[in-house]
Amino acid sequence: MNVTQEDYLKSILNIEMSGQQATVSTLSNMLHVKPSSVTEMVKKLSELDLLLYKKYKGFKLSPKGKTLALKILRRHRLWETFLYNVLNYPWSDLHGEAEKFEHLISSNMESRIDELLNYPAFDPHGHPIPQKDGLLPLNERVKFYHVLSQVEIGGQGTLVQVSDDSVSFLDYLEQIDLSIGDLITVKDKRNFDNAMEITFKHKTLLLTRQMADNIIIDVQST
Amino acid sequence: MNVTQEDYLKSILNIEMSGQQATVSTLSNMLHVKPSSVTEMVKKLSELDLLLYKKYKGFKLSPKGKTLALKILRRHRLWETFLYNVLNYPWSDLHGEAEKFEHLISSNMESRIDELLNYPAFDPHGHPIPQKDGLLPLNERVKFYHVLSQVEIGGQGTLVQVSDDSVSFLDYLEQIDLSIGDLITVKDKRNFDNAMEITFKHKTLLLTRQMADNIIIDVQST
DNA sequence: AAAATTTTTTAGGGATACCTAAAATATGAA
DNA sequence: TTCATATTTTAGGTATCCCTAAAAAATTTT
Repeated sequence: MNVTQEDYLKSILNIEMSGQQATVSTLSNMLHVKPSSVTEMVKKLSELDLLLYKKYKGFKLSPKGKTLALKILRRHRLWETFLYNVLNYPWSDLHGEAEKFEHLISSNMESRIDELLNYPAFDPHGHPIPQKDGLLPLNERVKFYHVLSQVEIGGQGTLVQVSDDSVSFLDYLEQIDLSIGDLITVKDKRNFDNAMEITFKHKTLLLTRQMADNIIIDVQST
Repeated sequence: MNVTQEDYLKSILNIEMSGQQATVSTLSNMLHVKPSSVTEMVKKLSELDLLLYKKYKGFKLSPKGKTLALKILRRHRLWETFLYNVLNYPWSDLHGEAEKFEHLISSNMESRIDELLNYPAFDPHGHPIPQKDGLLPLNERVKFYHVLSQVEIGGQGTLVQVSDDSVSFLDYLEQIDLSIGDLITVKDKRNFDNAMEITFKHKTLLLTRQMADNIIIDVQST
């Protein structure tokens, strides 16, 4: 296993967790690599028994591959939590630093960090951290979770999750002091550009559709 | 700069700090690499202005190379200190883990760790940690430091430093509970194999010459 | 100065990851 | 079902890095 291969596994897990079927073209777009390069790597990973692959018929993570991908995701999210809680990193820097380190963390180190952080279930963005057995902790309130862009005018809830990979987005949120746990109210929606107006902490804010798509709130949690 | 190149710089710094002149053959032995590979890399590093090099005449770190090598050494020792103080790693695992991470630590992370550890001057093995300006902190008692193998019968002092790269050696010291700060007394020396007998914490121990060469004590510190 | 040693050059290799272009295959619309 | 389109695979090539073995050159020792 090297860094590139681990990145492929992570991306495939990512696609599968969103309920989609991973294809050569989705990976090609996601990793900014030509389709033929993807095919080549998919073959290699299936030879390593990390993917189940039938020519022309598609591929998916094997049990072994899924276990490994979840382990990498676990290390990524544990490391983000460590950077945030212990080293006081800002939100926007977490993802990039974790991308580098997730590949280097040994099982031993993983356990020690887990212990230091007191076995966290969620990372600083509100994403669940896969546990040692590979299971994702489920918040019992998950049934009240809504993507902010889908919430109607007047709806409100507490911020529980933000997507972690756009640096400028996270920078912006941190700058305006919007954090996990804040109460958000949808004040207005505009057909133009699908923008929406929200309030939180007595502040009013206009969010683009893109932003609202990457924010999850827990409704009726007041 | 990649990992291999950084390892070359570190080794050269290592040799120079011990007062020797780095040569192709010393590096070749140290890195378990053929002399021609060393020459190739030395040429590359000198093109990067990290080494001053004249064919057949030898080479040494340039100011720029020395700064970089000290930065890597700083990160290595800071990371060891972090693993020991924060993650409770045993002595013997520190070096190996630090070898991996020293290449990934950014300036930002370096500062944060430095702060977390409260700006340490020495690592868990007692080695000085190069400071941000590249200077090595000097213990004012350094004039009382002696390599244990050179100490005469009856001499005693506190343990201040152990070499950090033999896993089994460190494992052994930890197992018998010999730690930095312990008072050591030389009880006997044997011509045979240059072994020496010491006592500490009411225990008696026979050390090989190799071991005693890698232990530094501060004499008359009682 | 000849011999021994060390360093450098030459020539070529393996691994990895990526690319392009062309061929093969699958899919979906008419 | 056939044809056009889109996707996937094959084939062969590039670049980077670091490696080795053997020959050549320089330096040091005797």
